[in-house]
Formats: sequence, structure tokens, C-alpha cells
Amino acid sequence: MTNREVAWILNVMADMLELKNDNPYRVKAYRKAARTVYHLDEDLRDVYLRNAVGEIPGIGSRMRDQIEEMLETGSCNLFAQLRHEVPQGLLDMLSIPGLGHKTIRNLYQELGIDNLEELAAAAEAGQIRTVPGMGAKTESNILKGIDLLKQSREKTTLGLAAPAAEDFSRHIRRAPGIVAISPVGSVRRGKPLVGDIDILVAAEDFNNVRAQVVSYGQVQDISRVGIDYIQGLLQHNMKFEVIMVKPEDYYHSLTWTTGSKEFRELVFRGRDRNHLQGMESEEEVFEHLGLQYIPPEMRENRGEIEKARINGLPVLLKPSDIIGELHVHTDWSDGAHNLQDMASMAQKMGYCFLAITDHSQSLHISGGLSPKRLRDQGQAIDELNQEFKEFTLLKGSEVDILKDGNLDYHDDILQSLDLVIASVHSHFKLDAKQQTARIIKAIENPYVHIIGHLTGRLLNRRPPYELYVDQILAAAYEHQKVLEINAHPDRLDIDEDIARKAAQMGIKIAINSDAHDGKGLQLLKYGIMTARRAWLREKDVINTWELDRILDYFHH
DNA sequence: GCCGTTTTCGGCCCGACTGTTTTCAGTCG
Repeated sequence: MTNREVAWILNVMADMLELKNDNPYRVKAYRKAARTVYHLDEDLRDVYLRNAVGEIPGIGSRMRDQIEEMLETGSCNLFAQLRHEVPQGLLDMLSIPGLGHKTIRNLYQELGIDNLEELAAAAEAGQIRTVPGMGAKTESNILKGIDLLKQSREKTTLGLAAPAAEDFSRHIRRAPGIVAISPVGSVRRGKPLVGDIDILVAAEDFNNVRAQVVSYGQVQDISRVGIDYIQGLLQHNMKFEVIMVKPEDYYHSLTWTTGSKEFRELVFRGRDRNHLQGMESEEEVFEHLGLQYIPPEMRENRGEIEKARINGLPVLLKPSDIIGELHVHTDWSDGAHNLQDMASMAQKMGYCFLAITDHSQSLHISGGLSPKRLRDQGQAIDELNQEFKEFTLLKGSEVDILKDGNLDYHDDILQSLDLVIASVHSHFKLDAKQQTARIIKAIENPYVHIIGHLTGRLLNRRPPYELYVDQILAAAYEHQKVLEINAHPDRLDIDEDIARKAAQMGIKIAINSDAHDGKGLQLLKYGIMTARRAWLREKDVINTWELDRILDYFHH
């Protein structure tokens, strides 16, 4: 059992206990243990072998016994017992925004509703409003929530789909006679939401490939098998298709299957793909198509084909251009790891600098720093910096933009920092005019350097807030403020459209992982893909600049 | 459930919004 799987079970146990109206602090203990296990650097199995599971903070003797039971048997007694007592449908209902454990238990007791279908039917029939404390508004929110849930089941975030595609590819590659393999489709193009995972395989003998695909442990279902393809379902409801071609057909098929559909139809229009057999690379395919090589992230028919005809594509930002990172959290607020850990992880990534930007005081729930703690943290950073060679930790803050557009620290505190990211974490439902004015006020503050996750969207969970983006871009340009591409795969905010527009105006972009633990730094790659989808070049992105130049830009 | 130790019991980040009420419970971040 992996750490993730243990964490998942602990979380489900917390949900089930909560639905049973168990002691809220017991529930909290399970959630905390889940979070700790999830962020743990070491494999739990190794901790277990050292007999040290009970030494993990937040894990006492009872939690330890259950985790050890999971590692030994794949489950635990309490989990099995709760599964028996709490219908799965109640857990499904928890993912509807606005429905918590109390409401769900109430609906279960009053109306006997224990799954989403019954819930939807009851809402449509106007039965929900007969329950005390619930009205027409709740009914319509439930229907909206179920709709959103259905939509989110259609597509998976890139952060889940891309690693799944890579793991699956690694498994298939082990079959004998595989000549080449690659994830293709929207995963390869770096789209934030992925409908299905496509994998292209080149081999002489397709039988081996088929057998290898079917043997993969994550495959839940095989829905169709053709001469040269297999379709089915992976865990987490992810659809997949494995496409098999002969080795001589690999590279033109790579271009074909990477898409997008519109792109490929235009590029291959009037072409016989048989004439493209035997190529040695995708570059060669493009050459034969009479085009400059177009990177996968650009293949959306948004002007790239025309540019490629005249050899006029921009040179896109590459992962290796990135030399530092400007937005991470530590255990001073809601991060899992301490300053040293985050610094050494950044050094391992080859970075020259890392900005520590914990939450500000208003964000109580996330352990926001009081002015004093912020000062103390600054001192700790100064001390650490003494030890580093050719690496610098920056003193920063992700400061809350308050409802009225004021910031959560006084200007003199902000002024003392190397870097200030201003972000919205509350009052998501202001109207567009108020929300825009609020953010523009933050942009106008001379001590703010970057605006974090501008639109606040959470993919598959929450739409962006109402905003007049053009007005904000104009203000950001006027005040020379940097916009963040938040690289967390649940956000990817700002999106490629806003980023492209911003860069065209001359607004600089920071790609930030918003990491809450060491591993989180690696999520930057999704932000880089978004930047490439936005046609950003090295010079548009400040993570590629020398530190002096960045600080100069901030404090000009 | 966990934790600490002047307490092995009694605490355990909390403030704001939403929808339902007419003073508040539930949810969320």
C-alpha cells in the first residue's frame, strides 16, 4: 500500500465518522493523520520496518495500529466496519458543494435518500424543501451541484492524467518488441482538463502490446478492442485508448494522434499519410508537411499553422530556462515542510533562488503569520542564507487581499519584504465590478509585486470569480505588476488565454508552484506547459531572470 | 482520535457567508 492509498482510506474514514456524527475531534484526528501521511517524504512501509509509525506527529497508538493493519492486510477493521454502516452514496453526496455531513444525514433520516440519483429525483420533485431547515434555494443548489459533479466526471485534471499516462506507458513499454511509445492527445498538448488518456505504441507484433495493456493493475475495464487499438477505463474513472502502429508509421501517427483534431485536419488536409512512412522524427514529419516544427502545446489552430508556414513561430520557454521559484509555503503557515527542507528541495531542482511566501494573518485556518511571526521567519531566513552558496531564500508573503482591496499587512511590513504576492482567499462572490476594483486596488499598492491565482478557479470544483479581466490587465501593465501562472494542476490560473493576452501587452509572468511541501515544487511543469500553450518565451517569464534583475524589477 | 506533563483529563486554529430563519445552524476555506 502506498502512502497515498493509506491517506485516502484515513480521509474516507474521517468522512464516514463525520456522517455518523462522531466526535468532531476524532474526525479531525483522522484528517490530520491523512494529511501527514500524504505529505510524508518517506515510504510508510520503510517507517513500518523501522517500527516508527507511532513516532510520526499526529499518529498515536490507535492510529498506528490501524495504519500497520492497512500495510499488512490492505485494509483495517474499523474501515471495513464503517463501510458496512455508511452507504457509499452518502460519501458521493459529500462532493456536492454546500452539502455537508449534517445535511446529508438529515436527508438520509428524513427522506431515506442515500445516493445521488435519489437526491436528484427528490430535488426535482420538490421534496427537499419539505425537510425542516431546507428550502427552494437548497434544492436548486443541489441540482446545480449534481450537474457540476457529472461534468467533472467527464474530464480529469492534467495533474492526475499526466502521471497516470506516464505510469501506464512505463508498464506497456516492458512488453517485448516495443519500438517506441508516448502519451499523445491532450495530455501531450498539456491541456488542463483531459477527456481521455491516449497512448501511441509502435511495435511489430500487436498481440504482445494487447496482453501487456490488459495485465496493467490499474485497468478497471476494457470496453473495446480493435485490430490496432484498445479502449477502456483506468482507476478514478479515467478513460484510455492505446493506439498501436507499425514502427514505420510511428512519427506521422505521433503528430496525428497528438492532435488537436482541428489542427490535424488542417495540417494533413489533402495529404496521404502513407507518403510519410519511415520518418525518423516528428521534426521530419513537419518538414515534409512544409511547416516549421510546432511544439505539441501550440497545436490548437490558434495561428500557429500560419506562423509555421513562414517560419515565424516564437521560441517557447523551456523547463531548463527556469532558475528559481517565487511562491511556496512552509510549516510556518499551512505547508508541510520547514524552511530548510524547502530550500534543499529547490537546490535539488537546480534553482538559484526560492521565495518563501507563507499566508498572512487573516487566513487563520491556514496558520497565517502575525507580523511578529513574519519577522521571526525573516530572521530564520537570514540565518539560513548565511549557509548557502549560490542560492538565496527570499523573504516574501502571500498576503491576503481583503474585501475592500486593502492588504492584510501594513505597508511598512510589506516594504520590509523582498517580495509580495497579493491573492484573494475570501469573498469569492462579489460582483464583477467590486471584485475587479478590489484587485486593482491591490495592484496599485506600491509594495505588491505579483498577483497570485488571479481568477480563483479550481478546475472541476469551482468556477473563476466574476471579474473584468481586461481592466485588470490594463492596471497590471500600467503599474508594471507581474501576474502569476499558478502551476498547481487544480488551478492553472491564470489560464493560457489570459496569459497570452498579458504577455502580448508586455506584462511579465511568474510561474509559481504554490508548493505546500517539497514534492509540490515539481508541479511547476504544469505551469510551464500552460505558459507554452500561451506562447510565452523565456523573456516573458521572470523565473528565468537572474535574481538581481527580478529584485530590480520589483523595487524600481 | 492526539497531545502534554503545574493537567492521564480536558483541551483541540476560527471567522464569514449562505440560506433559512427571525436569531441561527451548517458549510467552507
